Amino acid sequence: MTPARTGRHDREHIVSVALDLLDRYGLPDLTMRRLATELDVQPSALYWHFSSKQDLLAAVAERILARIAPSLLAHDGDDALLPAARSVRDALLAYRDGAEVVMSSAALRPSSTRAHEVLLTALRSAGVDAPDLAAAAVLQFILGHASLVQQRMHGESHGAAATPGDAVPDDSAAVFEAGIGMLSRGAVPRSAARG
Amino acid sequence: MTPARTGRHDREHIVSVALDLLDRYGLPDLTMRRLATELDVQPSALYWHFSSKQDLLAAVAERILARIAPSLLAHDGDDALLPAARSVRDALLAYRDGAEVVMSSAALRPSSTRAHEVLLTALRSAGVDAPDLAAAAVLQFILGHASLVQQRMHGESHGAAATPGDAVPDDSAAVFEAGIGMLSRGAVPRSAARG
DNA sequence: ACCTGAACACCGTTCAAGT
DNA sequence: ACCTGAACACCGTTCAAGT
Repeated sequence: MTPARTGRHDREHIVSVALDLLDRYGLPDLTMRRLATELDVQPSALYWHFSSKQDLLAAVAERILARIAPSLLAHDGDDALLPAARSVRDALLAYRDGAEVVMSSAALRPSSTRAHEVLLTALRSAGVDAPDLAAAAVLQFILGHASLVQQRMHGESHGAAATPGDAVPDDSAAVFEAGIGMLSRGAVPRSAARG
Repeated sequence: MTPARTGRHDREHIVSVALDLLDRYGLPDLTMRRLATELDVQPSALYWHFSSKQDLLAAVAERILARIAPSLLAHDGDDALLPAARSVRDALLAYRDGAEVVMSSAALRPSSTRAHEVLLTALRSAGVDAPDLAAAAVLQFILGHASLVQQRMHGESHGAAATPGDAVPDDSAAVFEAGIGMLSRGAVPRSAARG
């Protein structure tokens, strides 16, 4: 099985190669032409499988979010949010420029649904009021956080260190914990919502 | 004054035209070549004023953030964060794709300093513990929020409405208020930090 | 059904040369 | 100091035509 060298490329396989290219070279270098070259195919061949680059990137985004731990329902109670939030963040950070890819196709919805759901479930089990609004807010924080973390990596790689020798201390993990902590504690409990 | 048709273009003027182009056509259509055409100049001329497109976009980002109300110190006390956060959000949303531009050059720091400062001041005056971490977290939420709001606009403009007739209800303002509310309430007061 | 070949209308950037 | 002209090495996308 797995025909090694035939010209067979379905969407799944193309997305895998795209994800590998993304992780190795970054989003700016994930071009349809490079992807085609990697697949030993003409660029135009990709347009039989995907209607556009946007379409391809949406599929890549979906795959990135597939890493989210499917069920964190084990955790029940007040601190259910933190592991769910970490799971989403880790998925975004697992591949280079992952957050940017997800964000750029997040408007088209279905991709980000997975992330929203796990956060929603956690917030519901914590018994917060208006969990839909809260989940959306938490997701926006995580996306903003992960995007900035990965953008900072760009600056460091080909970046001129402004003050050589003293790199900016990486407090990103602390900022993440602080943010999720604030959001978690600040969520209004259902009992306090109307009473 | 203001020599109308001479070839004089300083950085300030170029940034103004770039910002106008951004707002009218969006980030993907803000190209060095279009900008040069708008300035009645060859594309290569831009590289005398800016070392790269990244450099140009950093200057555009700085201008976008210059809209932030310079001093919101009037508000003192517990609810100082909300007006500061709104001011940052409004600056990001004032121009098309503003959040994405700021985010893409946020790693290079100085641009985002302005936003960080106004949030930091608000959090300090509210007497929260570890205001630096908290300000960073709030800024990341606002950037994620604004980016998604503007990304959603792309989808709507040239987007096929999945279920025609029932557009997604715009609850973005409610999500923003919910997020800032959670972050604000969840911030640990200085008195409670160690005692 | 799946891909090639060739074209169209673009990009960012560099660099010698002009004034 | 500030800009032109020309080139280099690329892009995403379309579409007739092949198999």
